[in-house]
Amino acid sequence: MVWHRKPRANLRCLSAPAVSEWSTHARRALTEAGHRTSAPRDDVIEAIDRLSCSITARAIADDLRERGSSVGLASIYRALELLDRLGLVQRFDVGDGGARYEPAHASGEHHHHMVCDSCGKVEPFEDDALEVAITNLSGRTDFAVAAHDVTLHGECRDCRLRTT
Amino acid sequence: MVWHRKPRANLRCLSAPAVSEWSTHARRALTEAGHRTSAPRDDVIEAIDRLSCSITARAIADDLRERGSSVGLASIYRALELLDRLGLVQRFDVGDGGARYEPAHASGEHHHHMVCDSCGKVEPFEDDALEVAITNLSGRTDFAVAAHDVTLHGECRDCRLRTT
DNA sequence: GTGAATGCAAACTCTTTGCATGACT
DNA sequence: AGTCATGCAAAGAGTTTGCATTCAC
Repeated sequence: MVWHRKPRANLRCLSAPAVSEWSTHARRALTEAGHRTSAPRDDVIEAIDRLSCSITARAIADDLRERGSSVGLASIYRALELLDRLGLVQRFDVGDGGARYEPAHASGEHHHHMVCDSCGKVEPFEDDALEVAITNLSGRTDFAVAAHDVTLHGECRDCRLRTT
Repeated sequence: MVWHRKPRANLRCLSAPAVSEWSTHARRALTEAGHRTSAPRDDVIEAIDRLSCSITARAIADDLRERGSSVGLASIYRALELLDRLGLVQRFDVGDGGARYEPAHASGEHHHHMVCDSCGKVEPFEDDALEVAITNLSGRTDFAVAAHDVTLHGECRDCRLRTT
């Protein structure tokens, strides 16, 4: 079947693997918020830490299944919802009809994404000027801005060369 | 039912009604691209022009039904896909599980959105510094950037006052 | 022991598609 | 006349929920 929504790339996001203290941080935050510990949820947390960028619910399920720990999809979604509610993951969309997540690092460090509309590849990028512009403008509005995301759409280098 | 995805606001986006030459422009572009004229598709185009900001497929259907011209959902989606393919609308997501569209004005003028995560309200904003930052960074990458969108998440003024 | 978390399956929303019918050019 | 576009209904993908069971505290 063909989505008119963009194709889904099952590529790992290429960002440098961050400090990776995230999973520890996340588990502690859950406990402090009064949630119980459980193997399935811990597994989800570690999968998120491992995959690290632009993660789909299905990617987590696949990752866990490969490793012999298969957690039900429903539990994955419930874990993601909880983590999102506690600000431990950031949810965003790249326009392919599915939600994407990534660990929200306590440092505040984060990146944004470029999506190739031909092949579906998602690549991270960072830009200080962009962050500054967003911070400034956030200060000037009625909204209490808690998060932001920026998506660039276009054609990646490979697709451009292939097409031309 | 309750989405953990954000609630959907059926609010009109509050942007100033643009030049509104858009529908004319869009129809001409369709013809020039070799597409036939049809009442249903023209109706969709006028609905988009009328609603003008952060439009869902369902909003178009509702708008048309109220006006006595009910176009099948499938045709609405097909029209939106075509318009998107021709660059006549811009598609984006605010994280509630459905795609949003708005007319892409030939002038290149556009705005971005702030989403209230409490009530689902979507408000447009513009910021030149942000556009400049994005233009600069687009020039520095491998990607041929064709479009971009920025979403700010947070709490709107009304919700903030209500909660406090 | 009590309540939270899980897993399965069913339900739901949004979107896409197959196919027969109707409408432009 | 020959396609292109429509509409309906059915199929698909992603996500959420009900409920019985299991597990952590």
